[in-house]
Amino acid sequence: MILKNKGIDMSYNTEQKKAILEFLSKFPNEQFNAEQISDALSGGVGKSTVYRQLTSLAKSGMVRRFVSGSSRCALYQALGSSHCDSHLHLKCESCGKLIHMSDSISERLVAMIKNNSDFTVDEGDTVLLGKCARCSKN
Amino acid sequence: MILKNKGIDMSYNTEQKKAILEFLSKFPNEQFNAEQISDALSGGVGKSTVYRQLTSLAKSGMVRRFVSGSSRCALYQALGSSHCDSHLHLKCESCGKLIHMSDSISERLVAMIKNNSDFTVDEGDTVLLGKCARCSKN
DNA sequence: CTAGTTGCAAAGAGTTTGCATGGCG
DNA sequence: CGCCATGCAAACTCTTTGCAACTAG
Repeated sequence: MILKNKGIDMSYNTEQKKAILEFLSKFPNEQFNAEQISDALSGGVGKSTVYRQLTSLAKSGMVRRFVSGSSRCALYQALGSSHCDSHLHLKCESCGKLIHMSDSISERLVAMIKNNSDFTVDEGDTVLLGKCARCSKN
Repeated sequence: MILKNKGIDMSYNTEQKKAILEFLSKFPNEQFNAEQISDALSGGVGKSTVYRQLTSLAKSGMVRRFVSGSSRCALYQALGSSHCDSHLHLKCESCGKLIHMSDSISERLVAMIKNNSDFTVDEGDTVLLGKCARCSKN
């Protein structure tokens, strides 16, 4: 996959690419590994294609790649068209749900860390782990 | 490796285990993969042993395991004897340095997130990514 | 002694790559 | 049409496991 211009997706719009993106978008709060995606697609999209598309989609920011701690495999989740670089994310370790924090609170947290530790948090990369409200009750 | 009591390390104190821990402790701000550790130890400790010890050391909290984004391999870093469950960590994506936040500021950040998003951050697992003061200047 | 530990080699899981074929623009 | 994408299988990388020999307590 080659991007001829910085940040602009110049790739072909193949059936497989559309199928992968459509599938992930149907479950915006869940994540899947490459095999699950490959199997879920009717007709079945080859695993190598899934891996290649996922890599390029992650690069262009349409999909987020998680390298979960225990499992050895990467998980992918659709990010929609939102500007996820401007806020932090919370991920529930129980149910896997990804929560988008509001821009304003993220900003305050990042500023606080900057002041106290002289460290610039990357809002696009960072994912805070813990338990969501629902899972905390159980 | 079996821990007979919760959190108490009942394992043998073998030469290999001591060597691995000693090596990692010599570089408290750097991380290494299993192969690097195996090679670095004089005489050479078998890779399976390194993996097994690293797993158990991570479980008992003496070492932290990082699953870096790009590389496929896990990285390990000594944590000293500190109580790293009570504060968040910052990791510089440029130089790899791991910074321990103070307990008090961590507490405030966690409380803020709890209030705003009803999400309970796990301080032991979460690592915020970004750039340290030194790397920001470059 | 006896159970945990080691090291080798082989097995495994997940991901990447080479190459001929197929499809988008 | 030309170039990129696809799919298969083979190659790769990192990690785990089986097993016999070894060692800490």
